[in-house]
Amino acid sequence: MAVKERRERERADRHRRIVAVARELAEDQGWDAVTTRRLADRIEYSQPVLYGHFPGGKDEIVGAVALEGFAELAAALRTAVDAAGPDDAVGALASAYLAFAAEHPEVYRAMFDLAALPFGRDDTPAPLREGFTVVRDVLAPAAPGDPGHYAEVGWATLHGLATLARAGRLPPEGAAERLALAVGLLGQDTATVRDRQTP
Amino acid sequence: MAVKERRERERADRHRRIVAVARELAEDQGWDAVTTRRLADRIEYSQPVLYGHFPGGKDEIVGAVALEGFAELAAALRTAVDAAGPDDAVGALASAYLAFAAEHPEVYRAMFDLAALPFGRDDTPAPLREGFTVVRDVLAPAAPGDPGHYAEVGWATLHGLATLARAGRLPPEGAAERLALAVGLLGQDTATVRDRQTP
DNA sequence: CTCGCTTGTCTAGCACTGCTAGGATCGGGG
DNA sequence: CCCCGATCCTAGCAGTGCTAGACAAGCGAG
Repeated sequence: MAVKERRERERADRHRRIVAVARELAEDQGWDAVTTRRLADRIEYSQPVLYGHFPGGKDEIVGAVALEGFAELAAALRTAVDAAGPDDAVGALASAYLAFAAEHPEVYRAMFDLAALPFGRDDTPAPLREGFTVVRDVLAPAAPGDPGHYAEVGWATLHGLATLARAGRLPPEGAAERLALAVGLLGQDTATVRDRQTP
Repeated sequence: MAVKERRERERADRHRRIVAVARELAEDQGWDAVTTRRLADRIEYSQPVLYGHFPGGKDEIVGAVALEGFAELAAALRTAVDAAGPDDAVGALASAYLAFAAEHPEVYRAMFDLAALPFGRDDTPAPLREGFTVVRDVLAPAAPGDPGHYAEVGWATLHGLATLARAGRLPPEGAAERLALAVGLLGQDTATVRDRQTP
């Protein structure tokens, strides 16, 4: 019965559409504008349909957007790092991270402020691990101690810069210098090593 | 007319009471539990009274709690730094910062996630500047570039660690090591300078 | 001392939120 | 062809922030 398959396909489409509409609405009107009624309106179904797809309700929907965001962030970091030489990998990583946060502020907000994603657990989805992995791999050569912990600190620095900037608590004109300073700090050991080798 | 003064005094008392109750409610039930109705209930007045004190409504009330938080944070940082020797000032600062965030998670949330405080403007309240000043003064000796920008990066690192930890995205058992790594990074120039002098 | 008026406060209600129980409707299988 | 199950919608609940208008209390003037 191909009917069942079609139904399944239509259902999956609608599922994606809900997430896409939620994201779109959030990106150009803020998350406050993302209400179940408006969402239902835009997908041209009634509210209860949303709960058929996301039993967890609105929270689960922003969670889905957040998950999407993590996948994109990880991909962005990966390509930025790959495109850069080994010398400025840290710089490429940091600048790609801050660029993502600046360009998708609402998605970033979903990822870190709104969604309660299952982090640090056995069933943690792959996209959630992937971004951290990139950070760890890039920072590992510079790590004075455990690379995992060092990556956490590095991530925290970038996350802090991103959120404080978005909240308007860091003057925009200093962004470049802050980036340079952060890169200098995080990639320092590499520099030290290089300095020791060159003379 | 002592009557007017009494009125004024009672009004000021009630003002403080609103902020105190909001904070108390937030600290032990989370900000979602802080509703104008519940707030009115606890201060034993009706809802409109709240708007007499805070025309901006709920947002202004969480702003008041946030402001209080900034004052306390600045004080905590100051005393921690003063109590420490010049060698571990950075360590004292960082550990006091993270301790404050961990001990008052909801207030911290008000300060950085909920309230829209007037930062970086001419009329920025003193408590909002003070904390940053402490951070800048402590980190200045280690700053490779502009102390202001360096302090922003330092603040961002601490803020990132605090928020990621609160969101459960950093394993609690690594807190000490992360703190050590962060202090090592931020205070590094001091160490370098000292190392150069001692041998 | 009494009257009017300002000041303060409350009741009741609006428009909105997330979420759900119940009934209607549509389409495939027997 | 008819029935039955899946699918979807209408309508409603309890709660939110906020406010207009009624009401009472207390002050100053006459």
